[in-house]
Amino acid sequence: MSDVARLAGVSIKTVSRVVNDEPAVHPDTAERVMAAIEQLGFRRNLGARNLRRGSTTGTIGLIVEDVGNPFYSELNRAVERIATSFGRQVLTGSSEENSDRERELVLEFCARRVDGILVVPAGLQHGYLVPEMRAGTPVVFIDRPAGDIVADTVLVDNLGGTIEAVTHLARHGHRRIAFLGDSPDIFTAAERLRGFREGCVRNGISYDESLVSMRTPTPEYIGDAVQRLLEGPDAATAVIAGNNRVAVHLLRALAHAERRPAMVSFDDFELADLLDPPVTVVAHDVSALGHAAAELLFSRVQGDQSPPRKVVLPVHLVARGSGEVAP
Amino acid sequence: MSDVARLAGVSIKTVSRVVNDEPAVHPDTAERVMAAIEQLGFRRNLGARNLRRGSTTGTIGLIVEDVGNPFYSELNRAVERIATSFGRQVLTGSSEENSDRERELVLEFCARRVDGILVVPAGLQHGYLVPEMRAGTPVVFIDRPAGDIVADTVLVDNLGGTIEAVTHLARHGHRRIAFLGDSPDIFTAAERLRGFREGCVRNGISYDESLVSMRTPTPEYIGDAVQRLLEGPDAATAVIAGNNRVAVHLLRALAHAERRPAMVSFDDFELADLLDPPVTVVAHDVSALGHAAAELLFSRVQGDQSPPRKVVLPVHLVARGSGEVAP
DNA sequence: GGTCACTATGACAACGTTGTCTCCACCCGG
DNA sequence: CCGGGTGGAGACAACGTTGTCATAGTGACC
Repeated sequence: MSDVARLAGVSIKTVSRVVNDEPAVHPDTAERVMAAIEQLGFRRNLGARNLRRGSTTGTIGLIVEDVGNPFYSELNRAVERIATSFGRQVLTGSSEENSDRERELVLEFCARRVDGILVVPAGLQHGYLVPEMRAGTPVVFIDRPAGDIVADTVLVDNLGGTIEAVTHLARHGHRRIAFLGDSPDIFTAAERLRGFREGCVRNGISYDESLVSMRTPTPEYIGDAVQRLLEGPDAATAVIAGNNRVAVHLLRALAHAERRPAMVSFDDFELADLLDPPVTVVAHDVSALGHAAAELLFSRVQGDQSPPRKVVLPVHLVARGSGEVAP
Repeated sequence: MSDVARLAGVSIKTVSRVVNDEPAVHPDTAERVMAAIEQLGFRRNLGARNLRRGSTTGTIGLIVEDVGNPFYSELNRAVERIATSFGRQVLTGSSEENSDRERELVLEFCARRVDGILVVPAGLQHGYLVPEMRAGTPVVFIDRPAGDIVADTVLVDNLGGTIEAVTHLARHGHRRIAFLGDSPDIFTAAERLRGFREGCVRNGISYDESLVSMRTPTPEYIGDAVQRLLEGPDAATAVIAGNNRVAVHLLRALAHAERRPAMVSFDDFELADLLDPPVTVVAHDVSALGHAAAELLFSRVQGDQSPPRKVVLPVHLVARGSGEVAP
């Protein structure tokens, strides 16, 4: 900036005035300054500006499990859209379902003085966030609640959705329904399992633990589970996939199976409607999730001090075929 | 920081020493300072630190068409992985295939003094980048080259891949092959069309313009194209989808068609192997694309001044079924 | 006991901006 | 001709850090 000032023959303050469109600069002076800026390729340093003005940095942080997972990338997109409408930019990070990494990312974002943080938490302990939140960094939890603090949270109706899935299958005659979930440490996985139990109860199906498998989904694990649960005289006739990752692995494992069970997936995914049979899913609006969370975050950024809110978004079953086959 | 200093009864410089793990601080003093930091929830302001040290900000910018598109989110993930290994964080933005938005994002990233920028360019004019690059912000173009400047670029072999697709279909007896591409303003779309022509020539197929359609893919446009190209006496017996978006819309349009043409998609996509028939694709390693681009960027960040490089990554045809049906 | 090396600490300036205050020149009305 | 208002511009401090240099204290050695 001082280079620009020297070249234009003015003080740096005048350059500052020009780049900030402040009035009270003579048009001729402004033009000289602009020319100097152009010539030198000057670009104002936003970091210094924010420091001096004590203003916000114009950034928010978003932490998900994996930005490459279509579910989270859709979330990312929705968040970005709102952030842009508020003139903010988005720092993203993948926690890889690792609570240490989550913590590291959050604290680094705080050190960068982001205006707020959206997080799909990996861990269950969020005490480390208390000083940051007290210091004025709003945090909104997405898809899973905070572990041991009260904070703004936006969830989907995991319980209701899974109950609906069980009911749907029961209505089509299934009594032996398997549930393949993710690691029970994950809130949504545990909650959906709870919904599965509750669904069994409500439909007069005896809950059979041997039909349940809860692990981080890998092709191997899902393949084994399929073998175990879907073969033999007492095999399950239907299966619920606890999330989109499980569903994809499950579909691959079932591709060459002789008998295909009825299937419902929690989470919709691209091309589910084009498979054979098309996959019945419990769908929820991921964009709406990101949208709601980001809107909530920005209301906090703008000073909303009301008590922490908990928003639960609805889900709905989309019957496409795979869930409507008879036992 | 001065609050911490006051509470611990030391100077701010000593606090600085403690948070930077500098030696020559008495253990007792350090402990007092740490306690004060803990009590006040102090977190060092990275912006101020970077300003003072004149060091890099520890961030890079990534601009793609749409962070929600699985193709770009996989790229995002690969970039993030490299960035993390270099201790950097990633600012992301979606250009929405709009060159003004691209420019806006780039310039804002520059104002934030990112250490480097990775961009899938939307526009064809990048003169605006010259001052920024001269000022020391390295830029690497991904998937598409820069419009009117020379710069580091990482591409995939669009030409070769499409030639291979045509050859594959020709080898299975197809002579009337349709090509459904994206808008010809997009480099990859134009290049793949060029590959299509070249592939026709090499396989002794007369290039028939009426079998080509180049537009931004929407369900309507693809549906119309399917009607036009795949029906009637002179219909195409095979079709090449110019990218993953086109492929998805095409599959949906074909789902209820009576005669299904042979099909090859440029770009692999999730579940392509589970469709009926499984979709033959020209696959390329999106992670490798992000990886190579990020590695190149960081070599520039670390001072590599060699002439701009152009990297072209190989593609390979994955025969799964849809491309092997006879006319 | 004086010099020396070394440890632990602080004062101060500077990074690139911008807010505040001040200053000067000019114009207007009386 | 003077007082007051206004438009245009600069000097200076401050944002929260850290690099540089200075200083005071402590042993150790000859």
